[in-house]
Amino acid sequence: MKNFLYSYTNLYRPYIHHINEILEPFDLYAAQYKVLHDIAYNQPTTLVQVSKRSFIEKPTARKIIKKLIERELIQAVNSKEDKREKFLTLTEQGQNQFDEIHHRIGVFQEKCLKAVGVDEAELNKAQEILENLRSYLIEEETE
Amino acid sequence: MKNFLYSYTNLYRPYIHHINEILEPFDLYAAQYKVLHDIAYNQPTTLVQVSKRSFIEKPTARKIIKKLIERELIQAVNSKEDKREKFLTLTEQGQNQFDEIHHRIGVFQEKCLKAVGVDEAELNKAQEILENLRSYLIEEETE
DNA sequence: GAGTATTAGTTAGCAAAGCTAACTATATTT
DNA sequence: AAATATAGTTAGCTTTGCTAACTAATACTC
Repeated sequence: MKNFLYSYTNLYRPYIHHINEILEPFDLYAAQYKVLHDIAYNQPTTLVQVSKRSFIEKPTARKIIKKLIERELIQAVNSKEDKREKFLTLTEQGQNQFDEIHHRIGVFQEKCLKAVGVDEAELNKAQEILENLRSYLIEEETE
Repeated sequence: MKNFLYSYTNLYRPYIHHINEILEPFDLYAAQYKVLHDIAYNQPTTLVQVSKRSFIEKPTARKIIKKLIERELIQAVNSKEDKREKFLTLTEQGQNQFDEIHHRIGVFQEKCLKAVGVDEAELNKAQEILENLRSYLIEEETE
């Protein structure tokens, strides 16, 4: 009972494997879905904002965003105030696909948590730890 | 307070970012360290075993193992009983480097957990949830 | 014991996801 | 007006991942 972060990383690959199975019929990868999720919950938003929230560099964000635009899941419209910016939003198709995937992942999560038989309060506490760790690591970064 | 797996993935990139900073002076990447860690705790072991535990495919495992051998952090010796197998162990240098990195990551973890101010019992419980989730996802796979 | 199936490791080839460095074009600050 | 900062882009690279298909050795089956 010592290495929390080891247990944390050790879950990652099996988890991603299952997520990719869910995403496969939608022809999406985990990182692409992550960005789609970010835009869905923060629209209208911009490339730089996505990049910061997702903790990926701008060129990486761009590649993924470009692919999502090609797939017509999101769209980019030029800002009027600041001509450098482009606002990203989900297309109707993008919103529908996102809703469907989001639902399936929700079902998957429920199945997992039920199988593992985790107590509601403990789960919330665990989630809180993960969120606090993220906040700490992010503020560390911008110091 | 609902989406546990979202909070889980949302921590991943900031976490990896910090880990890569720790690994940089050792000229290692996160995935390489993960495999080194796996071998350190399971030596002597084989490529296929690493592949299964790490939940990566054999060619991926091979690439990483190859690099670790080139760096002289691990070594491979042919098995006597089963001529197909090669047993992987850490070299002396590999063990030293691993110990040093492992220690630094331990310090980093302590710093994070202290900053976040998490209760010992709650942390253990959270870790248990992560471990149980992994077990569940893995047995799901081999059904 | 011959023939078949499985397993360990390898190779080739591909794509996604990440990075840094350096650029353009706007905004902002001094 | 000039200097600085910011949004987005481009080029080019590496790592990490995959599948398909192979060889050689072992294990299974009849």
